[in-house]
Amino acid sequence: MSKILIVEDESDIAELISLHLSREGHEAICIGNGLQVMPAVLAQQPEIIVLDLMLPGLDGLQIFKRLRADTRTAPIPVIILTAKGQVTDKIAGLELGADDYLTKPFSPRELYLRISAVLRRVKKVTHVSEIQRGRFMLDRKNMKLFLDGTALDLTTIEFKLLTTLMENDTAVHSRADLLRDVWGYNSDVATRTLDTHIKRLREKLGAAGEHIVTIRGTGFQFQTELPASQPA
Amino acid sequence: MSKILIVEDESDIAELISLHLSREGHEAICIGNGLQVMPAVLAQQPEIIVLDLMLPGLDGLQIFKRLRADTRTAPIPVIILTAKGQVTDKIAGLELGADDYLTKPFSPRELYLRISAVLRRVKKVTHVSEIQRGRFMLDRKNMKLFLDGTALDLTTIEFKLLTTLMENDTAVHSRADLLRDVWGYNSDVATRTLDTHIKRLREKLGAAGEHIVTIRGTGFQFQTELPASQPA
DNA sequence: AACAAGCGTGACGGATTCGTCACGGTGACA
DNA sequence: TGTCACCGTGACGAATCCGTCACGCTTGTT
Repeated sequence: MSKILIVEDESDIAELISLHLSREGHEAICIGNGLQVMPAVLAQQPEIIVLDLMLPGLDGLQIFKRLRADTRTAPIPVIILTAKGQVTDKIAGLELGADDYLTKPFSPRELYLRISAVLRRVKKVTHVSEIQRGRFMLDRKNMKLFLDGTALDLTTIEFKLLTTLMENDTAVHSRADLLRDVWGYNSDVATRTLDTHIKRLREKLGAAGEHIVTIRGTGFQFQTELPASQPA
Repeated sequence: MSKILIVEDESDIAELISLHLSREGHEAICIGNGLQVMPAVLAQQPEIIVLDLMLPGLDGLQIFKRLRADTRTAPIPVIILTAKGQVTDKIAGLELGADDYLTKPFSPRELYLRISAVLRRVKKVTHVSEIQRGRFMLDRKNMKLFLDGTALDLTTIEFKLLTTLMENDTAVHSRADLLRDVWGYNSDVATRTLDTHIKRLREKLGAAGEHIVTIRGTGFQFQTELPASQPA
């Protein structure tokens, strides 16, 4: 369904990934030479890039910076691959804005899931500055929430959390997904922190807090329409 | 250039406004009856609504709430008119998300300026989640700024301030405009506060802080390209 | 009914953020 | 050159925000 560019010099890994992705319905393009990345990206216009940092010759980090520096390639989401234990300090300096990253060894399944998550996130969000869901209307531009027409002030995290939940109102968001989407992949906040923010959100929403539903054992979900609850 | 709906029962005022606006190249449509507002809006699809709160019969505030409650009309910016000294408590409860408001008496010129400001703000922003200006790339979605490809964390106010400045890089933003755009029309922060935030922004930007230029006696401006400064 | 795992909640400290003020510097203009 | 309005800056206190923890409740399972 989506065109994915894989930059990876170890051909067996590249093939494994490619195979797995095409089996899931994606179109995978592999290149092993770092120097070909920019031309390939411009020519192929992939929807997402999987970039191994450990490349012979050109440093993967340099490639990444170049991708971000060019207006044409900057918006393309990138998932970064690194060998385990490799250059943690580099990664630390990698606030650069990768959309996710994965340490080797990893299962192709895991990579596929990450790719799906990133694609879902990016596709839904781009070019929509307002989200309307029943009584809720999110105004990204002003970071405000309108509930039944009245404005509510949310903090940065609360807003991001609610936005993430509302973007896919049908979907159930796992705790891990929410932590990654709201706090970023490299953060390490406690799972209880998420609960606290969910609670604060519900508080601010008042009775409408019921639209945020707990899916026990999994995570949370935003429901536009409440099931008619029978009064006690 | 833009279609503007004016809801005002005093016909002389409505005419005055209408005349002035059409002279500036806008198309003004006047209605005096509150009940006609919703149908008129749906039929005419104005780009902006000027709404007098003091209407016979239906309360202007109710109209406003209805406009915001309906998905089709909620995104349309509204400028609210009130008589001086009128119902300050109502206005206080009016966090509702009007885009600006004006107390009578006001000059048509003033209204025109406000309308222009709102239109400029809204038009530029809608449907653009990323702004690229030279070395700067603003990522609204994640509230991040990329300078030469490296991410910088900004606070909410800093981000909004920079966004406002960057949206119109050619324009000079007056202090009043910035205060209104960033803090909202009903806030009353000191003008020195703006300076402080400008300073903090420049600090975070480092040498690139020079892109924020002071226009003495007026305000500030974002310049994508720096004039080649001759070394001392 | 008993248990364990998952979740909600209140409280707390630390960190960040924000607005304001006083003061000093700087440019414009006579 | 002197004056004045305007702007930059550092410091400070207050408010907010955020992450964590301990504890208790709920839910589902045996």
